[in-house]
Amino acid sequence: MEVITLKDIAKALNLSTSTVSRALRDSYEINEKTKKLVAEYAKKVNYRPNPIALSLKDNKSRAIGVIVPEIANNFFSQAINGIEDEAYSRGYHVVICQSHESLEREKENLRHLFERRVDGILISLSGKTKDIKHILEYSESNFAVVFFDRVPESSGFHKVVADNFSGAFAATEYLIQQGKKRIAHITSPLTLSITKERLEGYKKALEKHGIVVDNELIKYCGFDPEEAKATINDFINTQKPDAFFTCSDRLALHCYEAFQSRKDEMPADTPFFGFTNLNVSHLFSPKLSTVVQPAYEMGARAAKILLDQLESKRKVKDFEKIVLETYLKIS
Amino acid sequence: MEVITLKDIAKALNLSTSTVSRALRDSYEINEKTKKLVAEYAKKVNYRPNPIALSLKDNKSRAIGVIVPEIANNFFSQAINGIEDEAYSRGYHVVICQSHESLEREKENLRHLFERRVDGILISLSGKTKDIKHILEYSESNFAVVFFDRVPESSGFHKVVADNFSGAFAATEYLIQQGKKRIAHITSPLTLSITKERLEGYKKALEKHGIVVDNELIKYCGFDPEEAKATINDFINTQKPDAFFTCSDRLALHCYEAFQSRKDEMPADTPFFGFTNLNVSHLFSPKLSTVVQPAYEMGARAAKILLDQLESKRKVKDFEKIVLETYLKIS
DNA sequence: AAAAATCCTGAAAACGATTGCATAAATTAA
DNA sequence: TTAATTTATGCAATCGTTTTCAGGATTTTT
Repeated sequence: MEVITLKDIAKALNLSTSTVSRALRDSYEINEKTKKLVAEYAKKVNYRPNPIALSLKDNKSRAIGVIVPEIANNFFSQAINGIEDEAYSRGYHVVICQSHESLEREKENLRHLFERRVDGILISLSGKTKDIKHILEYSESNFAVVFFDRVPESSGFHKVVADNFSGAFAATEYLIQQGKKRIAHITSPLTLSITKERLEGYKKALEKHGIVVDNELIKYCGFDPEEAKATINDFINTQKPDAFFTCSDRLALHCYEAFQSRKDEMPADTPFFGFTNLNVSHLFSPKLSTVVQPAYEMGARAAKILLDQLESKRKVKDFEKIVLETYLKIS
Repeated sequence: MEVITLKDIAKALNLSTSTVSRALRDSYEINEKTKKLVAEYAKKVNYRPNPIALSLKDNKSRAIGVIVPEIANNFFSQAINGIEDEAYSRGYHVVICQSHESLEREKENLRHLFERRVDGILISLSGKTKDIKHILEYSESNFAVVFFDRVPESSGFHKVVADNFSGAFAATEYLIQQGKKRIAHITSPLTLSITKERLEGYKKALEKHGIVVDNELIKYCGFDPEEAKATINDFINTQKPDAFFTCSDRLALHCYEAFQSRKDEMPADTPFFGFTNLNVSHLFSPKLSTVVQPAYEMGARAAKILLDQLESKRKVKDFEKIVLETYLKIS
């Protein structure tokens, strides 16, 4: 694959590079005959502008960056598909980075993307990210950032999230309608916004149906499998809930696994609900029902907002927060 | 985040950009005092060389590209983790692209990566890729390419694959040892190298145990869920095998799903084996046992070969084919 | 026929970094 | 004292592209 530059074309046609450049961009200054000549030759030799030279010149790249905790997660890989479809259809490329739930990696990703002059980024925060100072450094100097899924509390950013409250509410209500009264709620650390919203949904559903919220049935749990296992075991040993509702995509599998390993000690109809996009949950036994987030759409919407912002002339001052509906997948 | 260039440093210290550049690269030509001065100032203002300018100058990027059919697949996301760890530890970045099993997308990915001057690529071919003409175009002009998992027949490339024969052999033998005699083999199209190798493992295991190969028990199947369903149904309706062995990561789930939906019509102890890195297979019921490929290691090894090649002076002439062991995950 | 307007085209600078070459200043040798 | 050598630094070209400015050639207006 030979690389052709403007200079090569100029030399071959006995023109200057400036003329060739202008001809290819269909400048009014160039003679029609010259334009045609250049266009045909460029096509023949399969000329493609060097994107690196353009990036250097324009200080942008027609590429956007994505930072997610991990790609080995259906939710995020579906979101990435949404992002890619939106971006590609508008002529942008997508650079994917994984933070692996590490703040350090997240910072490195950010720096890398910024240095590589991506035009903006989409980010779902790592589990270890407590504040967004490292992001503000960039966003303050006019670097476009859109958050999705795991978003910061701070205002002043575009955000795309799922309706966590309603999702949790619907799942809890479903369990109540199945006749369950002691529904265990296992969720992520309270520092995350998603945790609070989901917890609120859970509580409101109980209240609506006249069930007193029992704080013993609510446990916060980190992303470590052992911790999840201990949490579930503790529930089974002491509180004996009649249903489980795990409110974190990462947690769902760990908890479910511990739950399954002790299924013989529980009534066969003990339902287990997760808040996850795991796409094989219906194949599990006992059943794993889930609250599903519109991951693809979240990615696509977030990308759309970012690209709209990039392509708009004026600086955005009113930030959007898009809230997308979840739905239940009952297995 | 303010962007500092060599020029800024030069201006601030009243030096020329060349002196600053040389001082930062610790050139012997520069006075120690000047070096220290420059180093300290650069550190203070957090100077970082513009990678785009370097790419333009050097025609390389210290980044490698990865093309996989899709990232929403445990095998590939694990492989990518291996690739990233190897690459990052050696100071390279990784650009991930998905072909979505489309030859067109694969070509676009290739062109994009090449234009962006990645120093080389790692690729697992799309399901629609029948030949590698599009790849030869690039590799022939000295663009480093290493294949992994789905590799072409052609020699003249570095390749990293799993020992498909042994994996299939071991799985088949295991089923035989469980007393199964009519083992259905559902596999991908015969055009893929993995198909042939796995089929061979299946046959040899039967032969070793004195079981005649019954061609009625072997079916080739594409990646369409409906096709998988039809294949399984057909087996259950007519051949009534006493075990299933699906030999393609993509196929496993589709086939298993069809199998599960009819489990009541089959003996409860009908085993189902897949050739997949699905990491939740042990949670399924009926059991889904699998042949697992060392995905992380495949990625890491492939990346190592690519980077070694990039960093070696001389052109490689003897191409390696690394074959990694698989293992059985019995559920 | 001279002046003005129009039409094309090219030279050069810019983006940020590296590097071969030139050179001024300081030191040493003759 | 002059020439040769060393030391430390700067100039300018390069990578590929876009774009401002300038100017030559042609045509139109007076």
